[in-house]
Amino acid sequence: MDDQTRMLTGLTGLGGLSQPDVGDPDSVRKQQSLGQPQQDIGDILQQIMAITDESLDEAQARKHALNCHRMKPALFSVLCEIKEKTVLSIRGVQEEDPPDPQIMRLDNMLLAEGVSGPEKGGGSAAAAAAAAAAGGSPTDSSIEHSDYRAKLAQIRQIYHSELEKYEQACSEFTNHVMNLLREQSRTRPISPKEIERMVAIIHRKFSSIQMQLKQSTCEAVMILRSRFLDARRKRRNFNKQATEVLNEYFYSHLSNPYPSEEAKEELAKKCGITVSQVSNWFGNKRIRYKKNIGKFQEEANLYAVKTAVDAANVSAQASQANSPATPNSGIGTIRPHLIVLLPGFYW
DNA sequence: CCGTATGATTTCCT
DNA sequence: AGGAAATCATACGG
Repeated sequence: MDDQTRMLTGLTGLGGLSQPDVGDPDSVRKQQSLGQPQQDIGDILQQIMAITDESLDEAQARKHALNCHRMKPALFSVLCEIKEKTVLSIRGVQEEDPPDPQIMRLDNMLLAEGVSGPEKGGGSAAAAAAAAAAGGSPTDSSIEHSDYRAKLAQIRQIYHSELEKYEQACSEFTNHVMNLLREQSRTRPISPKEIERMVAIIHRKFSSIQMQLKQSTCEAVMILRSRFLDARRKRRNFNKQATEVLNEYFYSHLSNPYPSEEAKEELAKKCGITVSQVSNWFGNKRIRYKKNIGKFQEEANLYAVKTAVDAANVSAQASQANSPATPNSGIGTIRPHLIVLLPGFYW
């Protein structure tokens, strides 16, 4: 501030201005450079300095007088210029920083996860990508899948409403400060550039809030995602009916338990599971059966009976279309010696 | 709580 | 790419 006061006091010795067009800052500068006396400015400054020593009423009156003074705009423009050259220019250098890399990172992630960006499409695409990354087929539409999407939509909604609130608050505050500064610029020298800078400062402060919002949204998505992936990894036993269908196929194709793609699809549909789950099941079953045939003997016999009974029922129904027999009613009638013992495996 | 069953994943092979 | 084998991680029953 020392420089500024020195510059200001330096002005006092320049003498008064007689030209009427003092509203133009350029003319002021011209006159200064020409070394013309500017007594008026000196007077005004004296008066300003003296204001603090005066009573409130006097000060108010003088302030008003100063406000109306024909020299005021010129003086303010000079003061603003000085301010620009001193304090503000020092700060101004590091102000023009590029967009925060962390915010950019968060933005990219939110976009990739489908939280920000276009509406529905992004979300489902991200979910599909997550599913694909987890090894599932993208065509699988499981319950977890829709669950994930629903949760993501929820996060999305919260994020957008919060962001909207934030933007509203930010612009409200900015407007408020801008109005305040504009108001104040009548009584103290404030350049438009300074207001601009203040707005930038406010925005920077608000962007840290925005970052917090984005960060916590990202965290929420990550948690949801890990839970989603965990859910896929978490094992849920297939229901009885599904294992029954799979076992039936396995033991009735024991000589070649390798269902074709079509057969897998059919089984998947019947069991309410995915094709890859069918593949997993057959992979597991084959290896475990082969490892310990003895352990599966009982099960094998059971399903051999089952298929035999079913076959019998089918043929019975075919020959007697109006037979009242239920599919399982024949089990008790099967004689033990009819149980087909297992064929060996050749695979 | 422990042992076994079982669905999923990983690694290697063809 | 699809399968075998090993392994992981959880479910489930006693």
